[in-house]
Amino acid sequence: MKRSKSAYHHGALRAALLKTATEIIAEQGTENLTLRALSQRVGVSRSAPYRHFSDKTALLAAVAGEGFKRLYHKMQTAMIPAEGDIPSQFQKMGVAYVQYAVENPALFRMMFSCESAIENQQPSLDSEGERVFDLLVNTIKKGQEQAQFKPGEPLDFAYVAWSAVHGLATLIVDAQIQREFDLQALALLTTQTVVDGMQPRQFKSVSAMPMKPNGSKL
Amino acid sequence: MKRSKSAYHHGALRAALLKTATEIIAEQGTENLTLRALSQRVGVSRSAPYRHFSDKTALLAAVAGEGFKRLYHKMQTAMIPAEGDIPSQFQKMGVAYVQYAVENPALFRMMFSCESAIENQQPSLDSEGERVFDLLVNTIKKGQEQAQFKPGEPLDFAYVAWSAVHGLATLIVDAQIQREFDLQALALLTTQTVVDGMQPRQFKSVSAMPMKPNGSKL
DNA sequence: TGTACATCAGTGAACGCGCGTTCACTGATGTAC
DNA sequence: TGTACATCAGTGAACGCGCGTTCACTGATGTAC
Repeated sequence: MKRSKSAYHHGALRAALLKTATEIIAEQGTENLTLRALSQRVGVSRSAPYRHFSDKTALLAAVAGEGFKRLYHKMQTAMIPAEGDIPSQFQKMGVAYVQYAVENPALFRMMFSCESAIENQQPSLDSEGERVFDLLVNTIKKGQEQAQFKPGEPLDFAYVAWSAVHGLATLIVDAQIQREFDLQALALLTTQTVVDGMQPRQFKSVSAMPMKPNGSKL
Repeated sequence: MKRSKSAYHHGALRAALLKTATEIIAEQGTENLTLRALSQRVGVSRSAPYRHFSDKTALLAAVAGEGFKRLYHKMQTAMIPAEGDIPSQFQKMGVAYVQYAVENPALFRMMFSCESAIENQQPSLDSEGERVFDLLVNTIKKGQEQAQFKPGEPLDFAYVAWSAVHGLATLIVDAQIQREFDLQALALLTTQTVVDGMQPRQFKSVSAMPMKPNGSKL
């Protein structure tokens, strides 16, 4: 931020590496991200990243951590302003989850494939992911207190709901569901179906949601 | 099968490569499968596989194709003997899907991460995967004809149901859901919730399924 | 305010490895006559 | 039944590449006095 020339000291190399790595992942996929290309794009020598990350895995873990933070923020932002009942807040969060995956497919894939290999050395990554999950659990608890969700272990229902949106996101990201499909409507139907399945009888919405195969993308 | 010594001609090298590749993937993950190690384990020279597969990608595609065939078979086997109504057949298929992933985690992951990169050169892979999906669609159609599922586009509901079981499978395989959890019960709750969400009001089961955190694995 | 020095964040050349793949070859098989 | 020959399925040595990482170094920064 200070000087621009004589940039022997970059000043914010760590942040620049994370940002550029995220870009390359978005453009070319995680499997095509190399430290060499990353360094070059940032305009720094091959070995400079090692001042900030012990190895490539550590860098990827940091990128994934950022990804979880942004996912959490997106979900919370989507939920908070939702006037109305808990179930519709719940649905908004789910749709936001799918949206995030659609907007950041390669990053989303990396965040979850990476973690198993990384979580040991980067326990903070775990907690970033857990914040997202806790959001689900707490919303379910609230819904149960207000009798808008049927009773049962909140943790279990949270896994069910997570499975539904995570599955949809994964299928889209892995090109099993074509992007020409009306993903917005599909995300709504998915979350609606789960919410229906979680509601006590008297609240259940009966009408099937109509969908058109073409239409707005997420 | 004929002679055992003087094995200059292996006789069934293609099949042996597929089988051993599947083993190595299960043991060490797809990212650690090398053609060299594969050849060595089969007891054949480095270049022998190129008599049967144009390159490594083609071999992986063939392995994935076998994986989809076995998945299809497992789901069909689980469904057919199910006495009772369509929804419970539907649920059995879903549980079988999750079970398959739990039993073949690395293969399952590869089958879906691989496909987007491969489907062009291996259109048969696509159709193997489609058979699984068609099984879902057809079961939903049958259920709707018997008024056990509510009306709506079967394709859409199939995506919803697929998302739920695929998500659960993926989360388990990526170690987001610990294997100590009662996966059997979780798979049942997940499929049950989706079925509930798809049923017209009068069929909906109301009681939440009780779960214990320890218990039978899948 | 000026100087000495420890510390920090970069450089750039090189190492070493593992991998997919190619190529000229050779041994076995099956078929025509 | 025996022989000639095309074809097929293997061999093994080597190529070439890209990558993560290391190491001795050097330029800049900030602090003690």
